[in-house]
Amino acid sequence: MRAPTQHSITYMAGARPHGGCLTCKMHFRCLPRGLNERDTVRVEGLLQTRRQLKCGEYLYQAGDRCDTIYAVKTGCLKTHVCDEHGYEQVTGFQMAGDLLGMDGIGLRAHDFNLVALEDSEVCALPTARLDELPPELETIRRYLHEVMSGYIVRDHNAMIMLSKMRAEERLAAFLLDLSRRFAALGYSSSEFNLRMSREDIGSYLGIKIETVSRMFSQFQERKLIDVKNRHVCILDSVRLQRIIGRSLPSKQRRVG
Amino acid sequence: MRAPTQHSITYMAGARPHGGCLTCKMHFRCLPRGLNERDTVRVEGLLQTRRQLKCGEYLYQAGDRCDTIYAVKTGCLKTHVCDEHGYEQVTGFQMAGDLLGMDGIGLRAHDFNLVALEDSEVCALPTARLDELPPELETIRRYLHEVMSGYIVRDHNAMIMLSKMRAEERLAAFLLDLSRRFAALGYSSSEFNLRMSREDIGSYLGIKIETVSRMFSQFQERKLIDVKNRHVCILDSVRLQRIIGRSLPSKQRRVG
DNA sequence: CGGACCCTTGAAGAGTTTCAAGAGTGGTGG
DNA sequence: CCACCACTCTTGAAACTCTTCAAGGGTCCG
Repeated sequence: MRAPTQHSITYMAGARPHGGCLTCKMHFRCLPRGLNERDTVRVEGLLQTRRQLKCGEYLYQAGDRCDTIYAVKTGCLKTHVCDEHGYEQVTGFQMAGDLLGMDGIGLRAHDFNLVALEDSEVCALPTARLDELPPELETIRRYLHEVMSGYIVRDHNAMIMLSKMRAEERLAAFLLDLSRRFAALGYSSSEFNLRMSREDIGSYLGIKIETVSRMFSQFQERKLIDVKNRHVCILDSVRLQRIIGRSLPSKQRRVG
Repeated sequence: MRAPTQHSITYMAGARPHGGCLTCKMHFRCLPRGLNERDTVRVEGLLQTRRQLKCGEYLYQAGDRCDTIYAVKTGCLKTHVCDEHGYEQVTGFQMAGDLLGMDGIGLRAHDFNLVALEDSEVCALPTARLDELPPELETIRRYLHEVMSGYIVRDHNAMIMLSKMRAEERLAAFLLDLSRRFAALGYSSSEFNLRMSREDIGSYLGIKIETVSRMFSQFQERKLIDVKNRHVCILDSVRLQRIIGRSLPSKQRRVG
């Protein structure tokens, strides 16, 4: 199920990438909305290069110096972290248009590992160059703030999932999230290939691989999805959606 | 167990706070390390005012406009979020020196709710004023980046806890974290009052209130802690520490 | 003193993990 | 091209952990 690299262009380190942000189908996700053409070209000038990653290759690992922000151009990656006790967990999956590497801006060293789940291509922006931004490109810096706080929001949703949902709900939420993300990239929302293993899914959802497998089978039996290996068809997104929230107590206790 | 407000000064909105950051015992946590006296005063000039919060009072709620960053001066608060399905969860507890309100910088609206667990006092910095910062105070803006990425790291640790630890480990990790934080503030690391209810703890740890209670009792029986209502003594932090990591499989599967 | 609220405890039950075995898949080399 | 191997995934049964339900005790405050 390892998708072949879509582009096989390679660049020398430091070389200006071919056809820049303006021609990239993902620029509407990497760059702030409403950035004019002239400024887009200027941002592009800050970009160091693209980088090709083979499936399984690390873009960076926890502890590496953090001096670059990345944008996924093609492919799919996962982030995973390890705590001081040796517990390890997948914290997210990144696809085209997602920005990466902001976890260590403060620390100057990365907090987590970033590895390609299939052959991928990323654009690199050295953080040092952010300081070169002229005042009129303040938008860019502000945009990075936005993306970072978006991370926080996304992590909070993940925390709720990990804390409150049952296995069934977790997998349903996961599939629907993927579906939405594929749709946002212009792909089919009802049929797609999983780039990650059951083990990765389990780690991300906080359940064991056997449970992931059982839930897939159960969904298939209930005709909610059709799944064969890593190929998934969403057959009934409405009922899938309805699964989420089922374990809520009827008399909901508010924590506030 | 509701601690009385330590200072009962009140300020009119917009008034310059009494004795500013320089005299505040927490400035070493709110402000970047190594900020000189002159610059500290300049930052102080950006501060709008302090704000008093009664126990149970909200500083802001999800959806509120996000235009201010806060620093906790005294007291304790909790953040809690609600997802689209109605699930709700406490995502963290904030004490003196912690910075708050950065969750919504990108969104211009807050993602979560912030409520005082005891009478508290916070300093407010309108985000609009951040743009007034002269270039030589770039440190400040960078510091906010750091704090934000610190949030991400902290959330990831919380995710590992929610995903991989058993109830016993969660409570142990929680108590040790509190202990460390109190120590960092100059208070006793072995004896402190919990500001939050069992319900809050359970929500934060992703376990039910009954389980929290059982674990407290169990720890007490094993002479790891001494607990009476919300007063906690850590009797054996070494063994408490050793609880964490117990449920790791001996042959550790690496996700990478 | 009474009531509200928070906390504790027990017993039964649900959900997930663990352990174990086996099937399917993809890659390699004869 | 097939056999073989490593790896991933699936499935079942038993064990375990946590939750649910229920009841009662404690504490604080009017």
